[in-house]
Amino acid sequence: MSSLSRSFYLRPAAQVARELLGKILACEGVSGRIVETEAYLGEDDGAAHSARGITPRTRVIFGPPGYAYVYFIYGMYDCLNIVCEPEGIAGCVLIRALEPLSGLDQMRTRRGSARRDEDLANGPGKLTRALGIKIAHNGVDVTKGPITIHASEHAEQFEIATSTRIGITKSADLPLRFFIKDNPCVSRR
DNA sequence: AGTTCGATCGCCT
DNA sequence: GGCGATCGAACTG
Repeated sequence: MSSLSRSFYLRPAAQVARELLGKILACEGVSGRIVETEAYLGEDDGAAHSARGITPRTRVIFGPPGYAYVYFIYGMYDCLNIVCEPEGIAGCVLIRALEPLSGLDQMRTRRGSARRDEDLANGPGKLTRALGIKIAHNGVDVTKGPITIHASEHAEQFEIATSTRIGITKSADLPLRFFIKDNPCVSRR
């Protein structure tokens, strides 16, 4: 069970976003299958945090691929992205939803009140909370750890659906959201 | 230094 | 479907 190599991420964000579907995301023994992603581009994408250049917050997005970009949003939630493209070029993939695989007890504890398995990580703020991912993980190398991504042990067949991205106002018409069709852990239809 | 607003979520009606 | 929570980053002046 080896992590995806850095070259996997050294490609356009939209392509990486599609191919991350079905992969396994893990952190400290808690893991889930990626069922929903969004690509954020470097240019011509007003919705991307990197759209207005390098700042203290966005510097990781302009760095080498295969690193985590974690940001704090709405005063409450952390969101996880994986940096793509070569160093110097912005681009990343937001992980939006997971199908819980292991450590469900810990996920449920972290998420609070008892709830259905499908609701433990079916959103970008929920999955970071379920896995214990916080702003302190900003900049970590996901080809190493503690956050890792690897291929599923079994070949899986699934259909990929595409839509516009959720919760943005700029560049809202770009079809850069990808999800596994009919999966119950996707955040929205 | 003050203001605005956001790649969200859960609770309310 | 609507809204409040909660706070830092980025922008304005």
